[in-house]
Amino acid sequence: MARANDEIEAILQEYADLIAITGGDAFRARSYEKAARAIGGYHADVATLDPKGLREIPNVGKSIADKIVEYLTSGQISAVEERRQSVPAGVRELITIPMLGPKKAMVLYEELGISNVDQLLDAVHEERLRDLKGFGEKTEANILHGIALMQKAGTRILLNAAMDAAEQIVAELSGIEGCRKCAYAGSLRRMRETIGDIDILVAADSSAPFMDALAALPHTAEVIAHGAKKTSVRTTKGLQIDLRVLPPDSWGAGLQYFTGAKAHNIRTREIAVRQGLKLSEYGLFDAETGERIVSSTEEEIYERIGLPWIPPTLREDRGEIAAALRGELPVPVAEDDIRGDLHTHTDLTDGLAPLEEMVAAAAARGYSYYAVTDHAPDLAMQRMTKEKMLAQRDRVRELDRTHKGMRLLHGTELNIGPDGDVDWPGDFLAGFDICVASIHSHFNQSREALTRRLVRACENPYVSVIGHPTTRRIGKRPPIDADFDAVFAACARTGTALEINAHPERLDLGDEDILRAKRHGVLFAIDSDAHSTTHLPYMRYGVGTAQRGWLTKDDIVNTWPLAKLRRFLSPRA
DNA sequence: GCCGTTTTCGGCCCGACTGTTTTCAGTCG
Repeated sequence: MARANDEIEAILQEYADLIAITGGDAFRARSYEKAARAIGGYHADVATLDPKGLREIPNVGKSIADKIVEYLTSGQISAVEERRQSVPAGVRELITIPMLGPKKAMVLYEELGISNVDQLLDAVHEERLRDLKGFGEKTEANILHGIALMQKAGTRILLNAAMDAAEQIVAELSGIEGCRKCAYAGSLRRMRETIGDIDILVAADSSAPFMDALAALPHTAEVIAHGAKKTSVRTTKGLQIDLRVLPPDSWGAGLQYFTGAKAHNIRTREIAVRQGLKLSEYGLFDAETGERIVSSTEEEIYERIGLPWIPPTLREDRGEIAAALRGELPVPVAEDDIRGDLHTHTDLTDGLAPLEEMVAAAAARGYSYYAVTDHAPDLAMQRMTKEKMLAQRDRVRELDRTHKGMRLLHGTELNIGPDGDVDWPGDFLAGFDICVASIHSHFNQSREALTRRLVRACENPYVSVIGHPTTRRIGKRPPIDADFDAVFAACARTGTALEINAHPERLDLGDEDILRAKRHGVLFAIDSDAHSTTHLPYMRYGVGTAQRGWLTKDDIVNTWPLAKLRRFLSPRA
């Protein structure tokens, strides 16, 4: 079940946007933003809290606690409803365009009556923006670029949002009588970084109860198709969900067919055809007699056409079939292989939870080590100092060994400056157990400068991991334009690991870059970059991305035992 | 609207970049 926290976070964020757009007190808007973020990352479900409990959430006072109670009891907040009257929904959509904030959006609405992205596009093409105060030709070009970026992500949604929705539906349908099996398939099962629609499969003798249940789910806004074998709906958030109900003995064939990718399926069917067989979502058949040979499990189907079972995350027609035929299919890293998280934050910088809570949540995940890596001072907004860092280190040392079986590492996330320098000199860096170094600004340097910058960071003997290497944010910011082959070569040469940042909005490195980097012989670290206890489980998306990059546990330093990891982390001569 | 080893008012992360201006507003991280 999705937590009420997510809905409340969304509506408070909307309220903050509405305040900003209508020119309200900026600090008040920020208060709602901060509260929204704190609630989204809060460990407890707000629906279970009384008003007193609500006010224990950071940045939630009386006024916001009252609004949360109002929402939980009535499903809406009157103050938000009132503000919605004065700002069309499309104006709020405008501020999701990079480079367009609340002030410019309101000017566009008040001066030109623009209240959605299409109207904005028209106005840009008619060059009507450049006459507005504070706008110009460059602004028009930037807006076009921002819209293109948004539309490239299109209607696809982030992996975690799709996963939450799918798991909720699978749980609902699994509880219906007659359900023999239920699972999600499609690009979600392959852990693609964005998801266009969700494919749900059910094995049952009778389909009607499942079709009806899907159409009746609270988040279903529209039923696109409603049949005996397939039902498609669109949720209130615009996400399409396709449900297929299969005869139980076709389960394996259906799962294989609907997991794809398309190109992978075409190849498997070609192999079947060459053996006088026919493969469909109902089974593997003799092409001549039509007799069904196997159909109940994926393993049987792959085996019968001469292949080992291929993990879903590899089914992209990127050479997995040839590798399988040669017996060289990798055993992809699994979430169970991960022994610890090497990049996490606390409320000492921009995290939401105190050190103690983050550590306890990490221990509950069964990690055998856990690194705390708050931001260093060059990210000025975090106001870090040596003194604060050393005080945190003392606290980390005290907490070490208090959770059975888990050791703590004290680290930092350094900022890679425009020239490739990092926050502190070597003598201070030497005191950390681990240094992650990442780019956080100056994304538009030349390709040469960006490449040199990353290579210099790799060459710093104290830097063990390059964090979110391309700095992309899916649907929001493109990757930086560096010569990544040169960077990967530098990582391999210097023994610096590349991060696979597991945050669903980053997934950075992405699968294709991982494949390239691996050819250079690079090592990797899969990290949650958690800013809240609720982000620690994002690890699964990093693992999925690593699998898509064909990585095995040996490639990933945080699957290693602590002693081996420590040797890797120690400064290079 | 929230918060407090500076506590019931008066601050609120702070600096840089961009594109627009001709000294600055808006946006971002």
